[in-house]
Amino acid sequence: MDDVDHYKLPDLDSWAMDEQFLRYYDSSSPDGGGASSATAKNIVSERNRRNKLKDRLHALRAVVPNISKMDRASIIKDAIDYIQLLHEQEKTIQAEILDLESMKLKNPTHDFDHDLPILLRSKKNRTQHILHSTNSPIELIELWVKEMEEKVFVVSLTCSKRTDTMVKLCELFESLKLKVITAHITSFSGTISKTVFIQSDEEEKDVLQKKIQTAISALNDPQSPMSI
Amino acid sequence: MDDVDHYKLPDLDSWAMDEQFLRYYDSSSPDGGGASSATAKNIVSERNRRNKLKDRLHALRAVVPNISKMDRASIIKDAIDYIQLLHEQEKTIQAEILDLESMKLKNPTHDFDHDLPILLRSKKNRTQHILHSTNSPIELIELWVKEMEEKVFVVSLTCSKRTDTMVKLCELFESLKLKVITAHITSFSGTISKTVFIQSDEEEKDVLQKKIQTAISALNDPQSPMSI
DNA sequence: AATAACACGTGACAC
DNA sequence: TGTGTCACGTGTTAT
Repeated sequence: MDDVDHYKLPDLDSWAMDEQFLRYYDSSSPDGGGASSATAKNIVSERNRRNKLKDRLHALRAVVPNISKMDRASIIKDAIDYIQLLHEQEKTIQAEILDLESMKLKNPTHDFDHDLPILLRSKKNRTQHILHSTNSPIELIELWVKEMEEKVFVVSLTCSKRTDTMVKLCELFESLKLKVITAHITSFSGTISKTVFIQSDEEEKDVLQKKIQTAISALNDPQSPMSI
Repeated sequence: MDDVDHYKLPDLDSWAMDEQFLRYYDSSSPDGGGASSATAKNIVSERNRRNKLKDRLHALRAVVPNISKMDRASIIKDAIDYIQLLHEQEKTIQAEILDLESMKLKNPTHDFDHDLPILLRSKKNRTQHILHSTNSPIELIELWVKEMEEKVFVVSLTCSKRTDTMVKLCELFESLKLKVITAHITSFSGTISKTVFIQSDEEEKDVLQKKIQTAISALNDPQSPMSI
């Protein structure tokens, strides 16, 4: 829990001593220097984490207009206000669109919307829609991921073709927040092969592959509600 | 790690305790014991600052939907992505409004007194419209169908990219019961282009095109009953 | 065991 | 002279 508001008695006698002890004398590792590298790893890792967060904050400031103060808290606050403003804008604008659209419906341009396909409406409730897997398990035959350049990967996978397989694959990539640059899908004799160029921040090849893999298996499993 | 359940409301820190624990032996006392209260102030001040930032961050998370990881950096990243998504949405929505507007102007059968201003209008909308239309209206830019041989067609369409556009396109073809042989999808700067070879019994080129066309517009239309 | 994410106290620098 | 903000290294905790 990070909400350690009251932090009962952290034995203050210990920390003052320990700090003095492990301050200097620790290079006595016989082989490889394990103890020092433990903390050394930590400090460089922490430094990376801080830098990442700093970059993110600065990127956040870039997409929010009218930032007044460069202060961390203010940046976040401005972002919050901006998002809420966009939300309101979206609401009114969409109301207007609906208004116009309904007027358009009165026109005799629509002749036959009654023979439209059946399963178009179904799901898609607003805030979070779930990949409901119902049935048709997708059998993953092959999957590999290659990093072409920084943040750009090519993913190739072939799997068994079931009903809605293509839809599910698309949902998969969408749910993983991978930005698809270009994709090629081929279906032949019961199998589907998909090759896709994606753009993904901060991911690493193996992590990405693992993510896709688990996402597919989770897709078959009627248990995991992967929110998009 | 952190839990969503704890829901702390705005600033105004309610804690000013823990000073009692801060009376320790300051080893770095340049001048007697007077400097300790200076650093003690700093400590509690810094603690407050950290908490403010934490609250802001978690307030940011509250206004961004579909946050995957609770990680600080991820929260900011999701916020950035979301803002950019809203930006794109705004663009395409405005384009759509302009489209509808022009379409409306072409129709002389209507009196056009109450729909002149585009953006700043619509203060008159009822406050409570339940139509939380998540929709992502897909704006069809181009569509053509060519019959390659008997029962084999190639369909090419480009449209505006919104959330879930790829998924919806796949659903579209699936719902029309078109057997996809091979498909290629490319996304660039807010538009999606899809070229697909399909196999379809008993259809004819123009009929097929019309079907796809109406299916897309039906896909945008909030006419479909969501209750089922 | 190793790693990742935090909160903490502290020194430094700016008004 | 503080007051506020930041980065740093460290210990702790959860995965």
